[in-house]
Amino acid sequence: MTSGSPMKLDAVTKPVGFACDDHASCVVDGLSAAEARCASNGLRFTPVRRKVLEILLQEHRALGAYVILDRLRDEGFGSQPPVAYRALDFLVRNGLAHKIERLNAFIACAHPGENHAPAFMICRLCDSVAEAQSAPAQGALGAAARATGFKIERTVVEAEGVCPSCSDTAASEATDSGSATSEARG
Amino acid sequence: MTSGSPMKLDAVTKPVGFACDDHASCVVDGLSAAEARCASNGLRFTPVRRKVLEILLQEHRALGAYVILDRLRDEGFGSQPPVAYRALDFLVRNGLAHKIERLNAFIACAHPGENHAPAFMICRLCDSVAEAQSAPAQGALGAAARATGFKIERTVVEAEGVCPSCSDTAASEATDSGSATSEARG
DNA sequence: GTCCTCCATGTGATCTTATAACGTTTCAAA
DNA sequence: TTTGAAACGTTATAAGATCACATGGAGGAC
Repeated sequence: MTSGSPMKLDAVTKPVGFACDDHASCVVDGLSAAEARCASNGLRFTPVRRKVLEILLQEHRALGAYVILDRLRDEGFGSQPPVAYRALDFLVRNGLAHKIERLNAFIACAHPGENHAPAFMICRLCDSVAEAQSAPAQGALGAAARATGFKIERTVVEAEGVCPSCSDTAASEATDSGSATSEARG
Repeated sequence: MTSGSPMKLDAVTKPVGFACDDHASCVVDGLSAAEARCASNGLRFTPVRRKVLEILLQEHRALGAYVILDRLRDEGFGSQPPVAYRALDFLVRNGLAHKIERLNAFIACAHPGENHAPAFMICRLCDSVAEAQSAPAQGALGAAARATGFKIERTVVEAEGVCPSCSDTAASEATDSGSATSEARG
């Protein structure tokens, strides 16, 4: 994750997660966006909720509720499951975080404030998760829904595969065929 | 589910699940398709596996592993979790069943034999689930994947909403405004 | 046929994920 | 300052999933 790619996509359509340029700003920006959002919507952005969001923002991957709970305990917050689940529920309800169903884990929203149908790309090698926009109602699923009369309220779109970084690693390892020039991967 | 709709869509693209015309045939056809598939692929379609698929085929909704396990016990099979999970794993690996991630539950595949990227429509009122085809790589998700260099290997596409049957019920209840003419829903 | 191996099954234990229930605290509006 | 809703802390337990190890049966090698 020592990227330096000059590529810069439009903020709205940019898939966020793989290769972020300035990770510190992810956390700071994410927290202030959340703060603003809660203030303008009359929501209480309490210490636990803030801390959980901060924990999520610190990684571009999904964290299980019990991992979050451990970190909360380390920070002096309550250490029982409902503490984490309630905060996560708040964040998810208000569009500040998402649940990755495939992993039973949670990730900070990369586009807070925008009304969106998120889609996720999950790397099965390094566990990183990137968020993109989806438009499931416009594709085959939408057609099927219209054909049957099903009313879509919410969609889960998650792709599992290999992220560009791991893909490069795998490719160079295959080339080197055994000699380990590239960095190790957990 | 007292359908009589004459609508008949192409077998391949037809979303299966809501309003099936002949439910007995779902089970029979599903089992024989599975049998044929296993025979031709050298897979062992053992009694437990067959029974689990039969249990799944009996409903157009997703069943939790422990519900399946209960039914297995009733039929004289082993009653420990691995019994159900192993059979489910076999069915999922071989395309005879799918896991609905959103529900942590399982459903029989409606298009066995076809190589497909399934999409599901989940009714939040009656829990019925219909399977349709998706083409996630052709939409916004595919574009995002190509843009970032992510290699999609598998996709989860699940829509949550209201099925046509429940939609009708809700509409007529709203019209009747309190008087209960339509059938009750558990 | 006998042995042997692989795969499937049975079972107990354990781990992970998630929620119910209930009392206490906080906060802001009346 | 009262009061009511929302948030929090904690205990207990439900629900989902896997580990580890012993047993059993089908099919190939000999």
